[in-house]
Amino acid sequence: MPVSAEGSLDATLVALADPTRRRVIDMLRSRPCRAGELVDAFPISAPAMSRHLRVLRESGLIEEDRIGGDARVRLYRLRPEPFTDLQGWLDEVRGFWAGQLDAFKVHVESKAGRRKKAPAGRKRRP
Amino acid sequence: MPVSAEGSLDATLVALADPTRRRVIDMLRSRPCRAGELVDAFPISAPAMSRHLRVLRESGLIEEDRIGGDARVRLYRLRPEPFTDLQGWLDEVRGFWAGQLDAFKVHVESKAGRRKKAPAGRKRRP
DNA sequence: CTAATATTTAGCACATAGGTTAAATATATG
DNA sequence: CATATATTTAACCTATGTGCTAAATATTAG
Repeated sequence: MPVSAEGSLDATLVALADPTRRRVIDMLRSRPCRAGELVDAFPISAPAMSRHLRVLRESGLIEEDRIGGDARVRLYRLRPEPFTDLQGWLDEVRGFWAGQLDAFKVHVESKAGRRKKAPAGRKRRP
Repeated sequence: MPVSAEGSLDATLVALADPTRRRVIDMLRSRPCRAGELVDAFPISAPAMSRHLRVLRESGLIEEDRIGGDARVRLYRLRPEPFTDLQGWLDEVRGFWAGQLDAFKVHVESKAGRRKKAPAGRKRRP
């Protein structure tokens, strides 16, 4: 069973989970790049980069353009949709803490004044 | 301008790249859960779940609480920080299209007189 | 103390991700 | 046409992630 359904949140996150692929995305942020440019910018072989680009393409994070004078070159650019979808998921998950806020306030208030020691606490209020 | 600062973001995305772990996160969105509850909710063994929880814990996405009457149970809950960090990275990347917008508008305007149908809008990908 | 419960660790199997080199494909150029 | 260039596909290797079962650890209950 293929674990990466196309265009899905899963495919997006799998693609983004690789640091090389994230760096590729960072490069494409400034301008579309040819495959060769990307190969030169990383310490990996052309086939390795080609496969990273394929993963990114199949996840919808980038698209390949062949327009241009030289038909040998592939120009890669970012596509917004998967980022938007991920944003949506993140918003949903983070909405959790909006709901938590009330409960948290009640919790804090109920414990107000009882704090003696703070063992590596990561809560607010320093 | 390095955007893909390694470390925490990497661990976060690796953790989120697994569908089981994302479903765990979805479950923890409603309330903190014991490890056993999570095991019961998934078609995997307790050790398998334990390792997913470890990955999530080490990435900072969840934390383990042992408070409660029974010291055998571990209660897991979400932590906001990694989500916030991911949000930050996403915002940075998505800022790309804000910049693209101007260029796009210029592009559209430059072609404005040449269009016969399809008034302003809808690019490729039908 | 012994048994039961909750969870993790250990050890093993297997699929797959990511790297490499060699070959294939497609196109430009002399 | 022959050769160089740009990129991908093929074949292979190794490391690691995920799943399982069995055992270990910790704690509660009888």
